[in-house]
Amino acid sequence: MEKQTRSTRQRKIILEELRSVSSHPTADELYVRAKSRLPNISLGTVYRNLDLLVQKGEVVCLETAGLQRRFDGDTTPHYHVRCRKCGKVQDLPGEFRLPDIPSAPLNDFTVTGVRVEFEGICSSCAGPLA
Amino acid sequence: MEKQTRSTRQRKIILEELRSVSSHPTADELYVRAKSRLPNISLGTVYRNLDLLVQKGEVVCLETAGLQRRFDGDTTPHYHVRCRKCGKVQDLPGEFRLPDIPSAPLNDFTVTGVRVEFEGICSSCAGPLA
DNA sequence: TATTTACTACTAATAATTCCTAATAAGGAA
DNA sequence: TTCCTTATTAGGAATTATTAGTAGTAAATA
Repeated sequence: MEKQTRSTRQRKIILEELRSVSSHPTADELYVRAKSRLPNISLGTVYRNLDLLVQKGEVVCLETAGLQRRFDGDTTPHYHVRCRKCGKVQDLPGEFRLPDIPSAPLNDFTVTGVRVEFEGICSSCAGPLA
Repeated sequence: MEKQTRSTRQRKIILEELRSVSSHPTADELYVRAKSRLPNISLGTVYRNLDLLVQKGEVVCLETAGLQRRFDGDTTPHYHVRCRKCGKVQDLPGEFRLPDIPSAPLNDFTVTGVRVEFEGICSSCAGPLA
């Protein structure tokens, strides 16, 4: 059966702090914020709870998969799919629409481009007949 | 004036190796490949040259800016812009089209989603009047 | 060929994240 | 309430990916 999830003070505070800002903070930034309310909280706890909250769908992680950079020698325009499990990246054939790029500055930003990355499951990670 | 770029054996081999595969390798994978042809090449050289090749537009780096994860407590669908210089992330207001998600499996992959991230320059990095 | 300095190999340092372990504390049962 | 089970924690050490520092090497131009 599923491992139960307990409601802890740390987890509650991390979520509250994340929801109270619109700055899309890093784990470290959240650690500092949480620490101001719970001085003994540790960075590992912040990481673990963020992972857990992402899994439960209560929080979104902005980064595309791997923390490891990948390079492509093919500079012609095309898209990529990244396997959610193993991180493998493959080119995607065919034509897809790019999102519109806003021409006027929005909020604080002048937008200059878009990055699009598809995500999926590769056949080896999908497993046989699954 | 601009610093000139010399043509080195290392750089040539790194580029050749990258162009000879379609696996979107990491710096480390390229290091191993290059090392098989140039046993004394160092990992730092691979990193430096990849950066340089990306700058010159001969190579593409798949990863979005920061290697640091950012989190968002707002799980309703919306887009983000990331500043190319400082890495700051902001929500983007308004409606934008999402790229189509291919419904049939492509190559090796079953595609399940897309990640879209706009990139731009924030006002503080753009500088006054620039 | 000589000279300049971009570039290299090597090593040490940093940054972001994960792992490890004994101690703590949710939350259900008695 | 008190006890028990075990998910979760704090704290620190370990990993992983990347960047910096440095003395020596080698492109490219004169």
